[in-house]
Amino acid sequence: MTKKTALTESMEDYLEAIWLLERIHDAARAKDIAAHLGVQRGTVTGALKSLEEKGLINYAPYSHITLTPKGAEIAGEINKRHKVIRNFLTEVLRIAPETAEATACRMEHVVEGPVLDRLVCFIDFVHQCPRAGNDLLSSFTQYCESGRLDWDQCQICLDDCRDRFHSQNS
Amino acid sequence: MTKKTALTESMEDYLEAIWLLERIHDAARAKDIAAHLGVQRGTVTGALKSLEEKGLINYAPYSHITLTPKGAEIAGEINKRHKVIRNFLTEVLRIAPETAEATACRMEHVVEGPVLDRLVCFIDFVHQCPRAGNDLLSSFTQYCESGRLDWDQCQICLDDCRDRFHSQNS
DNA sequence: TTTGGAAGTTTGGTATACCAAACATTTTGA
DNA sequence: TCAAAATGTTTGGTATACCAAACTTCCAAA
Repeated sequence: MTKKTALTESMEDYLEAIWLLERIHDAARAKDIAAHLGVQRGTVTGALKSLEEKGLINYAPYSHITLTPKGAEIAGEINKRHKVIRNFLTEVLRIAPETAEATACRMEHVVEGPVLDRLVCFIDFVHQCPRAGNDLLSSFTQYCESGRLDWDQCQICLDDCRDRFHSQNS
Repeated sequence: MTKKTALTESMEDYLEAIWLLERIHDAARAKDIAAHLGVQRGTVTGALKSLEEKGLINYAPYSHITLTPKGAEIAGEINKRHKVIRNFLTEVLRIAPETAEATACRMEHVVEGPVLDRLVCFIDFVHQCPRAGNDLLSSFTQYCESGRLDWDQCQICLDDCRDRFHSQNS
């Protein structure tokens, strides 16, 4: 089996950046990686050497930078984590896109395995369950703003929800 | 205003450990901090000096270790983040306690501000909204296990939910 | 074709965060 | 009370991750 030496958060960031840049051009460029991560060009060179030694990127000085299959697999997973977390933050918690994006960049290094799976499941469930859905999330948004539930509104909300379900299944 | 030099994750861990240990004994001990964080005793000494310089702990070589008011405030906030995240993971996502605890230890450094507030709000909402509640979360657990919604079950679930609400408010 | 600027690399330096092992102090029990 | 054990500190070393600035290579326009 392949070595399971966990990557540092920093190395995950480099991998993800290369993955994203590869999707725009054919190969990533050190300058763009530096710009994307907000570090100096020299710092990138060091990181690339390290990733190359780990067999995650194809790299030699002055060469094009591409991901190896192994690197692409890991980068894809990181990107998946990023997307799932961002979706949860925007779609469920209804956080502003920029805040969600910034938080996802940090959470993606920390949320994985069974917790990530549950998050995926939760997002799906909220979208599919007739007791949940967008109108429940709208109620949540209202609750956040007012700090309390409007009991009369709950009455309407519950009836709406049931009626919609019954008419869908008649 | 007080300096807002963000603490590193490592320093946050030390502060939190001292906070927890202070609650058990009157003061934290280097040995216990080391054990709690899984580092060598010598490493702790260095960290304590750093926290002392930042005015977050009362510390001199061989002295007792206590938090300053400023340190206690920050440590309390870190602990709050930890608890909120753990509660979300166990109560909403219904993750196993050990997994939730481990994940919370990592997420607490990353989830703060508006995102944390929303999480608090979401947990409250799920517990209070009559369309949500524990039985919705039980449905979620079932959904996770089976991978799909049982439409007949949804019928019952919706009716139960409405009936319970109406009888509560009659 | 050659040359100047862009891109990439190297070098020397900083800061954090850790360890192992030697050393110092404090505490405790005989 | 006074050593041994426990606890705390120091020292020297490693690894990561960054920067600034000098330097090298590459490429595209004159």
